[in-house]
Amino acid sequence: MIYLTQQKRVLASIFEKADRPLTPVEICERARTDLPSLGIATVYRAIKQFLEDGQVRLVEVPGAAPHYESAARHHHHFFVCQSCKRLFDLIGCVRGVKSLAPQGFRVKQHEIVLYGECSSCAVDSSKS
Amino acid sequence: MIYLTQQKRVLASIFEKADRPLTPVEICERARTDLPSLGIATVYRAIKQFLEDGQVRLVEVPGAAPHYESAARHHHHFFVCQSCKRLFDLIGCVRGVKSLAPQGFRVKQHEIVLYGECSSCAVDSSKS
DNA sequence: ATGATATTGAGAGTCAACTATCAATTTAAC
DNA sequence: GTTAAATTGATAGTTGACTCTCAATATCAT
Repeated sequence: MIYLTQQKRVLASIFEKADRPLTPVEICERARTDLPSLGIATVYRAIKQFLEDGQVRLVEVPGAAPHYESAARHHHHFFVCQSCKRLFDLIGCVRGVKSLAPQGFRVKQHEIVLYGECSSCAVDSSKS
Repeated sequence: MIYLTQQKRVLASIFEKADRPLTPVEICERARTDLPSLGIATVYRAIKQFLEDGQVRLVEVPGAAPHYESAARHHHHFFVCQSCKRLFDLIGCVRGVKSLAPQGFRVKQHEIVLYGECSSCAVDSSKS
């Protein structure tokens, strides 16, 4: 039997409200607004359950820690800000990616990641 | 003063000869053909120096351990075999990737990764 | 409300990738 | 060849991301 607890309710709402993929630590920080004593282990446990349910997905990009996002968000790729390390969504996708694979290779998924500075970090660095 | 040692010479030649990005452990194994007592710490130390020199670059792809390759190899992307975990080069690139970034974002690099089965694993899995 | 059981928070433990330490060895300027 | 300084190999330690343990607490069927 799986209990629906206060912490899972709060954590689920963090995922629903998030506008970008978050790390477990970011999720924990946000949830502590409502549940100040929330432990990181509980965040990981909830993420594990949400992943199994299929309501959350793992976002792994090179050069960044693992992030998680609501599975309700549609297929997209990411922008990694090399300055603040946050992830942002890219809108759209490019065609012809799968045709890059050599003969005989079976392509099942693909990932596109852009690296650089997000708009707010780009403004900050042009100031200094 | 930086000494040019036997181990650095051997490690540099591994990178030159490699036909794909390698993990530190793979590099160490290959180098032990010439230097059986080579320690993994020395491999990491050499990689660090080579990275600083700019003669080697880090290849980070989600779902695979960090790999390293000669910087002399030209810009390319990767195929990760989900079965044998090896990395393979993709030939060519797709255009229009940078235009996926939102307004105000500064794109400095990009990465494209395909996931699936390499030709030899695809053959093996169709047999069984 | 009660009680069986799932969950929680805190902290210890794990794991992989790497880094520091240090005595022994190698390098290279002389 | 000597010798000061860099490097090496072995191994212990660190780091980040996560998992386990366990006593205290919350949940929910009754």
